[in-house]
Amino acid sequence: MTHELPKAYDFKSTEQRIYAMWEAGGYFKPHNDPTKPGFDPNVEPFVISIPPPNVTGELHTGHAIFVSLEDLMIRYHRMKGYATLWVPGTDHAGIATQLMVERMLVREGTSREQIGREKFLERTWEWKHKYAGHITSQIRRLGASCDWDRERFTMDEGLSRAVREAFVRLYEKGLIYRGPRLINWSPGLKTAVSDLEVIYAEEPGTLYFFKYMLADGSGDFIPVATTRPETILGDTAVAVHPEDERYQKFVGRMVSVPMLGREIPVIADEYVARDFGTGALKITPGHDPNDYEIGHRHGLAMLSMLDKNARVNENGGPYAGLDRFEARKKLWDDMKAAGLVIREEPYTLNVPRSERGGEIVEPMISEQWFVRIAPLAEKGLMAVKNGDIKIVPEHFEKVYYNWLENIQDWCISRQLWWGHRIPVWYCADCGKQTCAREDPAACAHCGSTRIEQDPDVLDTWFSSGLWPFSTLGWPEQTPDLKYFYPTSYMETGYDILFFWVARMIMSGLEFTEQAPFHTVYLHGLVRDEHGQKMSKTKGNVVDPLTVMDDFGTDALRFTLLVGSTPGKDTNLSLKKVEANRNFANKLWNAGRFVITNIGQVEEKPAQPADWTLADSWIWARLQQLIRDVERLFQNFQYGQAGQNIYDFFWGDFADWYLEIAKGQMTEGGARAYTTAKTLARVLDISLRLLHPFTPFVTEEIWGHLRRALRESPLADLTADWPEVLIIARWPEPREPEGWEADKTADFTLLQDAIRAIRNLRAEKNVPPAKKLAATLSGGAKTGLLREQSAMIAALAALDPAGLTIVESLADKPENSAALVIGPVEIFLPLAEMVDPEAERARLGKELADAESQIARLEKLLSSDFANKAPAPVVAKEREKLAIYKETAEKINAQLN
RNA sequence: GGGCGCUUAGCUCAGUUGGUUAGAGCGUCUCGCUUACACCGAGAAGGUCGGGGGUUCGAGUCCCUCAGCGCCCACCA
Repeated sequence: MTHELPKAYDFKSTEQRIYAMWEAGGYFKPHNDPTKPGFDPNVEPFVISIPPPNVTGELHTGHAIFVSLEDLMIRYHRMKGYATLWVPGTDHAGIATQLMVERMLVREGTSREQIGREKFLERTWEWKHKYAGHITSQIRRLGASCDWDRERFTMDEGLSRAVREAFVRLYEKGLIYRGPRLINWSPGLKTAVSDLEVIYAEEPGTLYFFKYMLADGSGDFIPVATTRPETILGDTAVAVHPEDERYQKFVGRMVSVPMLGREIPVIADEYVARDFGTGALKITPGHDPNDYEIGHRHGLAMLSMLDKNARVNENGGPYAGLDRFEARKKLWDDMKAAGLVIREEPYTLNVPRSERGGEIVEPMISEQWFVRIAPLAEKGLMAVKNGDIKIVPEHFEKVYYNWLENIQDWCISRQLWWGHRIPVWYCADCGKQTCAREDPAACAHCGSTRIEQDPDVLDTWFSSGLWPFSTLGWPEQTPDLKYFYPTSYMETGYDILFFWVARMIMSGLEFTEQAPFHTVYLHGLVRDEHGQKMSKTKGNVVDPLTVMDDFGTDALRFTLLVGSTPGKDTNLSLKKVEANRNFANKLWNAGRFVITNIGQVEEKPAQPADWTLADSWIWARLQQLIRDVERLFQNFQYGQAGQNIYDFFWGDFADWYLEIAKGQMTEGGARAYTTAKTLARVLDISLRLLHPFTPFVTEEIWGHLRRALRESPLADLTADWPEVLIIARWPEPREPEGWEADKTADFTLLQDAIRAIRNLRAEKNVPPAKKLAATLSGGAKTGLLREQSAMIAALAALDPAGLTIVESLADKPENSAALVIGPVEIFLPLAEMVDPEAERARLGKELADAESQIARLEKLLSSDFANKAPAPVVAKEREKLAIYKETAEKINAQLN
């Protein structure tokens, strides 16, 4: 019986069903599992840790691309027989999640402060439980073949223990310290943020010039420029360049802080640029990173003039209580009135803003926890330099080096509530710190029970940095950790190379003494179809869920995977997705065709038919494809591999072989049997190759194919097939065999001939339904033409009965249009349509083309090329020359 | 200021050990409902591969240089 399949591929009814089938079948789990009986430690594992999405996040194109890529890597290795594990999970995303819950509270008319820490955390956990399944179900929809039984969350019990362990170890090694330092303070979020979380943006602003009056009442002054006048309130010096003649006389004298009257020294420091501004620099060590350095060099006071809300504090005298921007205006106005202002100039500033909150970040001195990063960075640097870790594409290695070579200590404390609390307790009696793996009951130093835990939590990236091993059970030496760690690839976006990848490498080396993965694959950003960054304000955001609704998951995945290169941004256009939806449909219909034909095979013949030229050709092409795909996969060129498969399937298999197979099937018997077998085998392998790209449609067709074969005389073809494609064996490449080149060359010649006939027909407007008679003169290829005459006739719409094939012609047929393809001459009797003059002109043009090619090749072959180029390259050119010569000769004969 | 990337057909992009007539999808034009598919088929038009120089028998591909665009890092008040 034949299977009745719908005319168009219906992804809607397929995807969910297939995914459920995979998951229920346990195919996402490693086939060799250290937690199960029968485990074989010698089977090689392949492991990816998912970049954990924010637990309450919403699917965006960034997720879509990483899931597509990682699922491709995972499916490929699974089919290759590795014990393949993709560990899923989510990140608690400290600031992002806390902000969302705070917003919810505001809507409820309350606030984080009002309900208190304990209640707030309760509410946040509730929120987490409510939304956590949301993002993971969206990830599933993309086809992600993760082992969901191993799903982890950065704040679950095990991972929290890992965080605690990591902190304590660093603390005990003296690699963690606490102290007042100049950090980036986000007044909106009321927390410190790391350097990486600050974004600089060019914005129009003002450069303010004013007078720093000498304190001696002489009326003399130093002109100074600043972009942030309010920080005058925190000035503790004025600096000039030591060799600046204008100001040397002031060095060592005192000047008076405007409106406050505080006296501060004039110092000399080479940091000051003589040619910028006035050449004199006000020094605010409490609110500027460079001034902080200078302050340290000169032993200046570190004065803070802002509080946590970025309001002026008691050090601001009359300005205390004002917001920083109000203070700026008021102070400047007052200075103007006092005659201290020189002028204002428009000036483009680089404004530091909080990546999350968006408000202007203030450098402030604050007590924070830091990781002494230098020793960790050194190891991280080495791991890539010595090749333990390879970064793809390679040029990101330089970026990585540059960052690690200039890295600053990492501020890991955040003044948030949602996160891993810092495991340090302060003693009210002896004042010392207790850092412990388990919550202590008493001070480790004096035994006092009057201890209190540090209120801060850790930077989210601290826990993410442990992800590849914490998710496998570390610090416990679990079977998973022993077998699956280190992981294999780390696939993620280049935008988090520093945030995440570098920190995972450093943490992995520090805590497990191994690189956490051997390969880092970085993908680019997904942009809109014109290469613009997607943003809500621009309104060009593409929602992957909508795209999947409209075109199917496979179409989205294929689009993201094909036509992109490692590390390069990808433009996502719906046109492309649509085209790939069409490709899925092409697969579907080719599959239908094959399945229908399998159904027409009545019995297994005693003697199978020999392969036709087309059979040989498609098989040779397929083998070449397998080789190419393997090579491209090894080089991480997934996009090119996908393109090659697409071209093969559509261009070779569907457009040519399927059309030829129609004819072969009608011959019935052994011919039909062999043809159906070839159709099935090529389809099978194509689906296997394509499965990592478009898992749903391939699985669905493959299932139908397998069933159809099993119910047919071709059942033995499926003898070693598993029940589902997802675990079918990956096609292994083999060396090309001798016959492949010859068969391919013959077939290509026929393709050229058929195309030439079609072309001429189109030019002359011959209706497709009109079957033309033709005379073919084949020379050395006469045998080939005779053998393939039925195929040629079918594909070129010739009349098989009117087809004459000869080795050579004494006279050119009358009233015919002539085509010459190397040794083959084709005459089409288009009497009424042929204008002899136009025909001569057309042939003349073709002759000229051939002759110019001959001239080009003869020149080439008589140059140094013939001596210096490799023999096969030269041979190829000689062959071309021979064909052109033959063509030219034939055309000449016809023109005379 | 330092570093990196990009510039190929009207649009969006492939093109990785340099091989000699540069590819795809979309768009455009002409035909066609040929028993898998109109989410299709056949055919066509369209590019001096940003400019200049160099290496080489040979350069879209390697080197230098210029221009434009983009990104990252640093942050001269």
